[in-house]
Amino acid sequence: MPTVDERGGEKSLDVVDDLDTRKAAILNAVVTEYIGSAQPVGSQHVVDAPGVNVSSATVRSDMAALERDGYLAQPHTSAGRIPTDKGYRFFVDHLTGPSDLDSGGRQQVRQFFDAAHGEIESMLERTSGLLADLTDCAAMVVGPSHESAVVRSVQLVGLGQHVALVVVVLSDGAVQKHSIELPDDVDDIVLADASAHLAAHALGKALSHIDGPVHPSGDKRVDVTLSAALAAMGAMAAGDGSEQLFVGGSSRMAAAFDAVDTVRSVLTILEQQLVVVSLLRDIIDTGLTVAIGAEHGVEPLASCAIVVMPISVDGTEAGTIGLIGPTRMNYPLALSAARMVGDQLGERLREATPR
Amino acid sequence: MPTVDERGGEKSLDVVDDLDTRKAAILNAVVTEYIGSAQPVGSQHVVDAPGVNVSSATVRSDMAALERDGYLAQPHTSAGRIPTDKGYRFFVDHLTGPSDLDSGGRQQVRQFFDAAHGEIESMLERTSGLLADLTDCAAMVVGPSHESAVVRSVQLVGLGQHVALVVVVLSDGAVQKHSIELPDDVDDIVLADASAHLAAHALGKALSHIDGPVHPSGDKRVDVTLSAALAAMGAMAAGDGSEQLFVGGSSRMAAAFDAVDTVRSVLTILEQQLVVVSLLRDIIDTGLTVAIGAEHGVEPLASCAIVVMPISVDGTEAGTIGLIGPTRMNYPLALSAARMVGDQLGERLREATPR
DNA sequence: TGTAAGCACTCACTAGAGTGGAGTGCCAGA
DNA sequence: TCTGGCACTCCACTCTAGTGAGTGCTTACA
Repeated sequence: MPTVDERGGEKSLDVVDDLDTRKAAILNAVVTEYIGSAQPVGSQHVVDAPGVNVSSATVRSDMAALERDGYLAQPHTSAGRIPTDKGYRFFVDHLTGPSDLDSGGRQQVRQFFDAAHGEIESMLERTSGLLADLTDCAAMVVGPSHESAVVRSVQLVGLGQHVALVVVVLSDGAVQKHSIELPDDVDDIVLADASAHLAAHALGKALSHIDGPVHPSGDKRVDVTLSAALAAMGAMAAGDGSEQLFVGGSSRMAAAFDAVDTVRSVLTILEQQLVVVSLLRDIIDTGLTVAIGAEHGVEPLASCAIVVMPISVDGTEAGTIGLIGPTRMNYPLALSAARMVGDQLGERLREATPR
Repeated sequence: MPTVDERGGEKSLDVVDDLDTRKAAILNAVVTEYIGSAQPVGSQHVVDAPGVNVSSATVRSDMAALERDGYLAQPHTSAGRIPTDKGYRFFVDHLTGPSDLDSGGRQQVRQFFDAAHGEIESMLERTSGLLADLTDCAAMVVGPSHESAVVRSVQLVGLGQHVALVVVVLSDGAVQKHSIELPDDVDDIVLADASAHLAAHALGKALSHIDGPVHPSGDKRVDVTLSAALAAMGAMAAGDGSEQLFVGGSSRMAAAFDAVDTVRSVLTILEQQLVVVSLLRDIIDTGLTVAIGAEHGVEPLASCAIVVMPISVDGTEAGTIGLIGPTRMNYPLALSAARMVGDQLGERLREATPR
């Protein structure tokens, strides 16, 4: 029923691949209807769909053919048809042209980004909520990686007798910190001295390229402090080199699947930052925008579809948007929402990123 | 069945309030059994429980009395009994003495904190996962508030032509940042100058106490920068003054309730940081350790119980642990896990906090 | 007075039979 | 190649016992 689908469908009915025009139209109708109702779709429900100007008997025979070819499946004899993963794949690849969000959604996105303020992290966090609202999926937002950022400032801040904090500001505005332990005899003057040496050594370099030994300063206490600080920066490069992940709307998974087990395993996955980030990475690397069912290879998510959308800033990738939902999710909506939010977010990041 | 419960039960059977010893024993048995099975408990299942040395007929008459008094309820005639919120309340207040985690759990906690490393934030995050593992509940960990921390370092770091970052290090090791816009004519020298003025003005003060005007520096560009930075620090005090929240194991809510709606609304609540933090705050302020059912006043959580445990460092409150699950959660386990993890976490925070 | 034993009763749960309807596949004819 | 008709399938629903776990009540006893 959403106009988006029909437009997408009609528009691209002439773009067929393996299927003749009418079969494609029937598949389109079945997928669209099933996405809305979650009920098997019978031949009668399809006859009125655009592009299908034949009787239900003819639709039936086409459906039987579509089932033979693996696009549709039947839960049992005398039930309607349900799209298979292959069916969704064809739908996504050939039947949903690039479409825009409906005007309500567009306005919501615009309002959001007009009102957006504050630091990047909190904006990304709230963006995940926005995406979840728009699509009724769980949304993932991966922040920009700091790989290409260089150190703009390093500072050692004494916190107590034996503890100091290494505070690094990167050129992209990210701040990283790491505490280090200090021997007894290190005072503020030594810290300042070490800070200066550290700055001279690290400024302008990427975190991961700060390796080499520093010139001995002549003061052993400074050298000890320096090496601790360098180790801390190594830890930053290794540990927090991984991107930040923000997950929003995971509550929507509760109603998305009928099996409680599925809900649980999806939520469990969403709790694992590393898994999610590398999952999105993998999907992008295989060149996909949508991973349906088993395509992403993560077994517990076999009944899920995942939409990914890289965020690009001036042509370079600066994060990722992900949406996860049941395979019968509203692909046109999800794709258009991800695209629009991704564009806006990229815009915002470009503005916020110095250079 | 868990030994914890029985110990707790037996131990405190003599501590009765409103109920005679046997009724308390029966209530204890019903709650314990129901927590394990989630099935209504019949009189026959209770006769073998410790402290109940009477026939099922007698148990029945006691159960009827317990129902009259509001401790038990019957889903329907000819079904067993289920504890009411009041029943759980009595169980928690009188029937579960302070108990320890079982040895497996103790070891898990010890191993966790032995291996714990890294910055406080990531430790709190992982602690929420540990708690969820131990208790099979969703776990919330609220980090220390920065209210009493004072500014240990302020620095202005230029990021681009018109953008600078105000980086504040607090005495408790927290780092806060906020970006500010700068007029055209501000260069690194002006920034350094403003940095120095800012430091002189703010060092040693709490973020929320940095209000007054700064002495004019004589350079208008410095003054403009300064006032922008001060505004940013005001924003930090206001915005991030709220504590950090880490939620772990929310996937466990999926299987905790039979109604999908309940699952969804609980997850929705858990996504709202502000709500969760103030909920835990409220419960602590009313002097409770466990809030059962409607006691916390949040309607969507009416079928939940919440365990809270303040984390104290040297006598002052430095965060909160929270556990949320169905009202039929394993209270002795949850309480002992929260207590032990809270103690260990307090210990760790004390070590990590300078002074 | 408190406890135990017996007994009738209640009611969710299950299985099986019957029914309606949505859906199919197939076939003959246009 | 498409259509209308027809027989068939099988889920979903309803209805009907039958079962069993559980109750409350009443009576008997220490």
